Amino acid sequence: MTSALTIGRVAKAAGCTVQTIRYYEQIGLLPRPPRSEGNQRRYSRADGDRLAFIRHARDLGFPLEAVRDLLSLADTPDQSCAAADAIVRAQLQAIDRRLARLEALKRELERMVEQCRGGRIADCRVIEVLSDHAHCLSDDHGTPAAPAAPAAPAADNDDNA
Amino acid sequence: MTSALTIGRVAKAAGCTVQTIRYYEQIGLLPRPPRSEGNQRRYSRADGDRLAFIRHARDLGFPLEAVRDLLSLADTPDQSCAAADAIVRAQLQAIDRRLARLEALKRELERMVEQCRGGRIADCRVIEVLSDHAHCLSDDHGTPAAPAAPAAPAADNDDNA
DNA sequence: ATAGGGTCTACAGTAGCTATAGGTTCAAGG
DNA sequence: CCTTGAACCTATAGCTACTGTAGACCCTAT
Repeated sequence: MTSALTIGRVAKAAGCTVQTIRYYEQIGLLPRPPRSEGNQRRYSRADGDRLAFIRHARDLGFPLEAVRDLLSLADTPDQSCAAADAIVRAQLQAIDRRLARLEALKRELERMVEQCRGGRIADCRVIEVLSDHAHCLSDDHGTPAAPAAPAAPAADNDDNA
Repeated sequence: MTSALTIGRVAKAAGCTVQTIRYYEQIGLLPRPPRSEGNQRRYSRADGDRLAFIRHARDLGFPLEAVRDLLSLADTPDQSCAAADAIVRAQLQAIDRRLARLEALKRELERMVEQCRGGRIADCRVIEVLSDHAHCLSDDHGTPAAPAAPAAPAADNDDNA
């Protein structure tokens, strides 16, 4: 008697689109549900819960691969939860790194707007600072490889978009 | 007598890869440079400066479209710099939004790891919290559309990866 | 002349969806 | 029973900003 939900209903309940659900099915995060006679997906309550779990983890910033791991942990309730704990700690560290970087960017940008007091582009500090990294307070935002500097691996700075 | 630089040299100077430079050329951020007899790109000092400008703006988190605008402003030095100022302020606001969201996520995740005191998955708060959004402190991280809630456009929450 | 490293084009892939085209199904109303 | 319109289906392309690959070619030094 598990009530059969349409994809639109579970999507609305989870706060995502139907395309997203089909996408999750495609990459194996959600199981392929049974279909109606006319080939439409019919979801159980448990499927909806699984989707809610995924969306919640995504909303907390977990990448899909981490969500996948968390799901498989949630599926084996007798195991130690150390692995789950580790995933959350890793996510926390990732967020800390991004926070630190964003804060550095913010300081730099604030300095830029403070220094700009209108006028022509030619006198504009904004453009000038962008033109020459030496104007910057810090190198916390990716430094253009200094001349004669040892090769740096240019680690994890993907805070854009 | 503008010395002609290879793509590898300007890449190293700007702290990016040669592919990135070719990509910028392809999308029109960098002009097509002259070629050697053997069809290899040869860059001027000015090209290198333009690339450095782009990289610096990117390092400060500006999206490529904003970089494009900033470049065209830098190319017209007699105009007012109000437009440049506006771009920077917009970027600052975007960063503030992302900071606020990341901080909310961080609080939530910290609470999760604090509550987890080992043991089995079945008792694990981490999994439990993920399973049920009601455990959360706040709704600052995207709330799964509450049942019978008015349609929310689900604005700008792209802080992942 | 040859060896090696750098460079060329073109294309596929990354994350995590979103959007579109062109068709089918479902449930309600007449 | 038939029609209408919303919801659904598959398949594919697009988004950001690159990165990685294959297979060929160039450039410089010895």
